[in-house]
Amino acid sequence: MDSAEGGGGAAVRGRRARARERTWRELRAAALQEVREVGPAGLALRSVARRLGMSPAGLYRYVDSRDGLLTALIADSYEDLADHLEVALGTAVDALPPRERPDPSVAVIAGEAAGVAARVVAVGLAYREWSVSHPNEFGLLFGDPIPGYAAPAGGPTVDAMQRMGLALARPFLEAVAVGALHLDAVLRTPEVLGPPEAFDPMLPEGVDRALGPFLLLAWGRLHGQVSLEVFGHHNWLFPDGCAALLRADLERTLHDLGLVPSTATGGAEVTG
Amino acid sequence: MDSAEGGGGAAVRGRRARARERTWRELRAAALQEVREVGPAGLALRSVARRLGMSPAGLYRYVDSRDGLLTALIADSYEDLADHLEVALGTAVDALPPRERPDPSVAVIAGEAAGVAARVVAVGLAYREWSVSHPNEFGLLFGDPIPGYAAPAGGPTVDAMQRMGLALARPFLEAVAVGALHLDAVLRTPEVLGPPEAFDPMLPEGVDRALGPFLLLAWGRLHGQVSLEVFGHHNWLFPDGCAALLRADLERTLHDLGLVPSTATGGAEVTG
DNA sequence: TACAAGCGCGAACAGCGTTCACTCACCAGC
DNA sequence: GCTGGTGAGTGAACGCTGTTCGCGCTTGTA
Repeated sequence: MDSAEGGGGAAVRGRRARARERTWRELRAAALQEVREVGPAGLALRSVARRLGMSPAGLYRYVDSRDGLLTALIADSYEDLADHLEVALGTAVDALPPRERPDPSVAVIAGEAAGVAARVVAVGLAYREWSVSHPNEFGLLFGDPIPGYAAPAGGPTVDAMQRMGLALARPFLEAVAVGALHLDAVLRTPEVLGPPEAFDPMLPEGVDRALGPFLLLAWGRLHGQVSLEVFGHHNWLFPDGCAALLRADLERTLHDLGLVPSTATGGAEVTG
Repeated sequence: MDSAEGGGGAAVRGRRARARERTWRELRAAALQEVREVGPAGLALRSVARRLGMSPAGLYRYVDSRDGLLTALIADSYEDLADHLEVALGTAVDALPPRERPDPSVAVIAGEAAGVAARVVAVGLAYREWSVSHPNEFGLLFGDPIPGYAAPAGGPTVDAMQRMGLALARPFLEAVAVGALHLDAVLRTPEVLGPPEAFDPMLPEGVDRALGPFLLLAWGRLHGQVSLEVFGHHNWLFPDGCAALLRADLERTLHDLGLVPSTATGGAEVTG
C-alpha cells in the first residue's frame, strides 16, 4: 500500500535499498517490454513475474495492482517521449551519442521566424516518429484510459506529461518571446479562454493567455494525424503518405500563422 | 465458426430464424450496454451472458470470440455515429422525431460558401458531441485497436466506417462540386498524393484527387481535438472550453480555405 | 545478540475466455 | 402424423488471470 508507486523513495543508504531500486527498475523494464509485445490490454502480471524469475505475489511488494503498474509505465513512457522531443529540439543534444544528434541546421536559431517554424516542424515530426515506432506505448498514453483512474496532481504521471507538453510547446513559447507569433481574435473569446487563471498550471507568468488554447489547438491538430495513423485509420489507403501529410498539415498551420517554414527540416530523421 | 459475424444471414423464413435474429440483436444490445458501463477493456462475455439469462457457452452460437463480439459492436457504433452525423447534416432529418431535428438554418444551402462552411462546422461539432456523450464507444472505435485484428475489406466494419467517413466528407464534396473549395499546392506533392489510384476507394470518380489527403487532414484536425478531450488530456485545465476550442479550430481551418463560416451554426446542439 | 522490517514464496480464491459432450425443441421429408 | 437431422442452449471442465494471505528467511538496527 505505502509503496503505491513502487519506487524506493528512501535514500540509497543500504545495500537493500539499492537492490530494491534495481528490482523496481527491472520490473518496469520487463513490463514495458511486455507492453511493447502484447499491448497495454495484454499486459499480464504473471507474465512479467515469469520474465523476472519471480513469483506473481512478489510483484505486489513493488506495485499496488496491475493498473498501478500501468500508470508507472505511463510516466516512464511520457519521459521517453519527452526525451525524444527534446532531442529533436536540440535541447538535450549532449546527452546523446553523436550519431543520434539532430541535424544542426534545425538547432536553435531562436528569435528568427524561419528557425521557429523549422523547430515546430521538427518537434511535430519527432512526435509522430516516436508514436509510429512505439505504437503500444502510444496506446498506453493516448488510447483507452485506465477505467476509473485519474492521475494525481503531484504524481509522476502528471509531471512527465507536463515535461512532454513543455517540449512540444517550446518553439511556440520562443516565438511568443521574440514576437514572431501573433494570436488572432478567434482564440480570445471567453468561452475559449475560460477564467483568467485557467491556464496558470500550463503557461509561464507573463505569457499571453491566448497561447493556452492555441497550444491545445496545435497539439490537437498534430495528435489527430498521428493518432489516426498509429491506430490504423489513416494509412489503409496509402500507408506511406502519412509523414508527408503531417508535414503538410504542420506547414499549413505555420502558414496560417504567418510563420514560413524553413527548408532545412531534415531534423525529423533524428531518431530514425 | 460459420456464424462468424453471428447474424442470421438467411431470410426471415422460420420462426427459428426470427428468434435467432432477435437473440443476436439482444446480445449486441446487452454487450453495448456493458461497454458503455465498463469500457471495451472491461467487456466480459460471462457478464453479457448473465444479462441475457444465458449460459456463457451459449454465446458461442452467435460469436466466434470476445474479439469477434467487439468487432460487431464496432460496426454498430460506426453506424450509430454515422446516423448522428447525417442527422446533423440534415440528410436523415425525416427519420427523427421533430424535437431532435437540426436547426433548419444550417440545413442544405449547398452551393453557397457560407452554407458549406456552416455544414462543416455542424458536422464537426456533431462528431464531437457524439464522442463526448459516448466515450466508451469512442474508445471502442478509436482507442487501442484489438490486437492482431484487421478489418476484412468487405466486412460490415469497413462498410460502416466508410459510411461515417462519407458523412464527414459530404460538405467538402459539395464544396468541390460547386467550386467553393480550392486546394492549394501543399497537398499536391507526390508524397502526399501517392499513386494515382490511391484514393479510389474513398473518392467518387472525377473528383480532384487532392481532396483525398485534404479530407484525411481535416479529419485528423477534428479527431485530434475530440480524442484528446474524450480521453481526458485536453480538459484538465478548463473542462468546459473544449467545444468552443473545437469550433475555433474549425473556423480557423475554414478561414484558411477561404470559406467564411455562417453565423447560424446553432445546428451543433442537435443531438443534445 | 535480540528484534523489527521487508522481501519473496506457495497456496488459495474468484473470475475470466473457451471447449466439449450433451439435451431438447424445432423443422423438413416420408 | 411420425421421424431423423439440425441447431440453440446447458453444465462441467481446463488453463489462464489478478489478488490475498500466512509463512520463512534475509537484512538492517538497537
